[in-house]
Formats: sequence, C-alpha cells, structure tokens
Amino acid sequence: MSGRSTFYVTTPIYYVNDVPHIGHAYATLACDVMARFKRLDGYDVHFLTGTDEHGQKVEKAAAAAGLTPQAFTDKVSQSFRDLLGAMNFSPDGFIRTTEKRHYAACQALWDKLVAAGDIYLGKYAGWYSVRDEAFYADSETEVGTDGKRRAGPVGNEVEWVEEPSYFFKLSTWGDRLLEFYDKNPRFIAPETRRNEVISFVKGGLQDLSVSRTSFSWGVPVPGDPKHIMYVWLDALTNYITECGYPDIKNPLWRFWPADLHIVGKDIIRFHCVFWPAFLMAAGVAPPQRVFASGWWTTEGQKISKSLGNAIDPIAVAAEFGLDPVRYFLLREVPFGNDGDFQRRALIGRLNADLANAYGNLCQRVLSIVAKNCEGKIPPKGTLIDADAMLLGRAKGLLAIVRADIEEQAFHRALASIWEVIADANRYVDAQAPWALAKTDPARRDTVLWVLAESIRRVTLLVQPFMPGSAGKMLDQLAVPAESRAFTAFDSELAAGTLLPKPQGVFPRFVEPTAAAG
RNA sequence: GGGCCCGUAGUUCAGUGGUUAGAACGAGCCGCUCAUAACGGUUAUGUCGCAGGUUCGAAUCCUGCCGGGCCUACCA
Repeated sequence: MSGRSTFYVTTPIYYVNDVPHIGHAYATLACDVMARFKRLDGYDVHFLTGTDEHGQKVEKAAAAAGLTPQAFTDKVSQSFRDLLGAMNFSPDGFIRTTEKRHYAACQALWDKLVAAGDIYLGKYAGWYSVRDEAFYADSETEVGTDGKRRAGPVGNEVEWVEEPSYFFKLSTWGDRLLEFYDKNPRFIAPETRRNEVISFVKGGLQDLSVSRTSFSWGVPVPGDPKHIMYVWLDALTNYITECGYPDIKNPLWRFWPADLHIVGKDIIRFHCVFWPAFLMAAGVAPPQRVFASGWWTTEGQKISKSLGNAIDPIAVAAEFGLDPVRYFLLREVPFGNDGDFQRRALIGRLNADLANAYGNLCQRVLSIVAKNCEGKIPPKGTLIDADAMLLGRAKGLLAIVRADIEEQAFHRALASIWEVIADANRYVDAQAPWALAKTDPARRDTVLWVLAESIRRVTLLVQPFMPGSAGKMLDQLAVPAESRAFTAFDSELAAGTLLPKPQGVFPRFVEPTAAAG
C-alpha cells in the first residue's frame, strides 16, 4: 500500500461496430489529460479504456464479414488499440467485454441483483418492427388507413411480440436515485445534463428488461443460459471488472469507486441512472462523477457516414502534428459543449498560441541564453518587482490549473496557462535583455533566469496536454526526468546548468501552396 | 405536447443586479529587433435576439414572442 490517494478515470468502452473517429479520440484525450495530470500531481492513477463487443449488431456484422463474432471483434478491437499509441494516450488498462474475467464479473453482479430481489422473470412485450429491429412504445405506433400498425422514422409495419425476459426493478429506484443526485451534486456534469437526468428520473422509471433470447452473442444469464444479458448491463460492468469484481481482495479494487467516467452525451442516462441503480442494488458504491462530453461537427456540418465527412484523428495529427491537435481539441471548445472542427481555427490556434506565443517565447529566451551565457542557466541575482510579479503569476498557476482540472474545465486551464505566457512575452519586451547585454550583464542574467524559470513552471503544467512537446521543452531547459512532477514545481532552476542547443518545438503551419504543375 | 440549455463586437466566447459591457483571434496604425516576419503598444467595431414587466438600477430576475440545440428509456 502506497498510501497515496487513488484516481480512477475511464473512457466509455467503444462499440466495435464502428471504426475510431474524432469522438472516440476526444473522450479518450480528456481522460488522458486527467490521468497524466493526476499522476504528475502525485496520485495513484488507473486509466481504463476498452471495447464493448457484444450484441446483435456485432453478431450480424460478423456474419456479414464471414467471420466468427470472436474473430470479428478481435480485429475491430485492435483498431481501437492502435488509436491509443497514435494519439499518445496512456491507459493503464484495456478491457474487452469478451474476456473471461468480464463474464465472471457480470455473472457475479447478476447473482447479487437476484439475491437482492431486484431481478425477476417476466415477459417482454411490445410492437416490434422486423425492418428496424426495434421495439416501439404503444404511443409511438399508429394504425394507418389500411388498418396496419406502423412505427419508426419511415413507418415500417410492426407486430406484437412477446418473449420471456428478466427485468430489473428500476421502477423502485427513482427516489433513491434522486436522493443520491441531491447528496452528490458533482455526480453529473455539466449542469444541463444533470437537469436532464433529474427531470427524466422525476418523470418516473419503468422496470428495465435486462435479458434477451433473440440472439446469443453475449454473457449468458447464470442458471438460464438461453438468456443473454442486456448489452448495457454487460457493458457498464466493465468498470468494476477491471478492478477485480467480485474479488475485493484484488489489488485494483482500491480504485473503486471510480472518480470519473467520461462519456458521450448520448449515453448519459445509462451511466447516471441505470449504472448507479445496478450498483446500489448490488451493494457496490456508485462512481463519483460522470462527465458528458459534446459532439464535434466539421466546418459547420454534422458528421455523418452519408456525407463522408468523418474526421480521422490520426490523419489530422499526421498533417498538423499530434500535440497541436490535442491542444486544439481541448482549448477551442469548453469541455461539455458541442464543437465545430474548423481547419482554419486549428491553424489559427497552432500558429497564434503554440508557434508565436509559446514556442517563440521559449526560442527567443533560450537563444539569448545560448549566445550570452555560454549556454548555461544564468545566476538568479537580485529580483526587482517586475521579476517577482511574473514569477508570482507562474507560481500561482498550479493551484488555478488544478482547480480547473478538477472540474474538467480544460479550456479554462489552458487559457490561464497562456495568460502567463503572454505576461512573459510582455516582460521580455519591457526588460529588453538584448539591450541589457551591453549595459548591465548581471541584470540581463536575472531577467533570463526569471524567464527560464517561468517557462519551466508553465511547461510542467503543459505536460498533461502535450506530453511530447512539453517533454522536448523541458529537455531544452535540462530539467531531469525526476524533476518533472508537481512535487518539483516549487524547486528552481539551478544556475550553471548546461543547456542543449535551442530548437524550435512548434513550427508555424504554412498552408502548402497549390501544387505547381 | 412536456422539460432543459442557448441567442453579447467580423469570429469564438467571458460577464448571472450596480460606475462609460470585456477578452482572445482577425483588421488598421505605431514601436522593437532577442526570436519561428515572431513580440509589444495602440485604435476601431456591439440597439447585449425582440417586446413588455420588477427594481433607485438589468446583458444579468420575471412574462410573452422569435431563432438555434438537446432530452423525452430498454439498437451502444
């Protein structure tokens, strides 16, 4: 036991019926920044991602591809693994719902729910459209002039279908859920999602059908293997499977309850209503917080398969560099809002914030040091008010960023960091170290030290967002690997440390001119 | 139909009762020259969606309307 505080963050597990796109990269990126920040801040971190591999759609997609479901999911799951390396994500675990340990966890949870009296065998009946492969509520159907009952977006014919099904007594959980939301105001974010969920629960809950007999690709219900568990009960359980459930002696069990589930806004209900109800029913603590991220559009248009305008995060990173894309995604849009992915805006951020403000600040400071101080960190000397002012801003940044990270306000954290970068650029101009080089070398040294030290602090905080680039920047300041965690935030650069030759980290992006000939 | 959120400079947004409504990007002008033609200073632009109301005072609260988005359960 380390005694350190734990921090457990998860992505949604990704459904293997889709190839990775910007939405997957975005949610995982947010988790990655959380995980990296918390690791640097001294926490014992576990960051989980993975793939959701069961369900009728997968079974059919596999058949269409001429593969067994297992072979099919092996293949698609791998494409999600490949995204991790390409985006420099740092998960500690990767779970697949087809793993044995997951079957064991799901079945153990099921047994608990049965023992608690929250699951019963009933009949699932409703209007079913064979075309849509979906059930419709009575109110969603209409009897046409031809006497046939229809439903759905295109009005396909429906028929009355009944099948045996196990039900979870969700209807009895409304009050306990509302009480839980009330006592845990941070449980659902952002606020608008919290309101939606609460109003949904207040509207009354119905029992939830949690098994299917119409297909077989899933986790069998214990003692009644004709039934397959409802995919969401199966999928949600992954978060505790990882921690060893039901074996609470498992060392990873120390991470439960999760500190943060980051999810897309489309699956907020499953995480904020069903999931805490299942867990409370089974006597397991619910997670502490669920944050719903928004959707990306591209150049003002919805992303859709028919338009073929999906954003491939790996291709974008190949063109602009990985870290600029990571920065853009989290800086451009307040986390939780929908965002529009505009090429022009990305280039604007890359050039204005990264190349001009931050990259050039480092470059101008380091090149003066290289030319005037024998390439070594100069002595600190005596500080004047202007020096203390800039250093104070840089010092204060850790507390500000930490608070923003706690709220998943990544855009605000970055804005605060960049304010100090702007301060530093103003300071360079005001102090004009290139002029001091001729008149007052000691003062010049102090100015350069203050700048290098401010850049060090800023860059320590940039690490979670742009780990590769921040690493290069810290290399240039000769900050050793063991001095890059936040425990070293309040240490200072030591005079006399030899620096490597300065090198640009964020080149400006220049739009390639139309090919000549 | 019911519910939630939003509508503020060319653009993205901040500002949730109190002096002449702010920032960034973009644009113009000036300065600097260490630096990735980067940096700094400065100027300009808004009937704060519309109309009423509450208040000594409203972008900020209330009502209505207009416009946009989302939720309204069992395909993930």
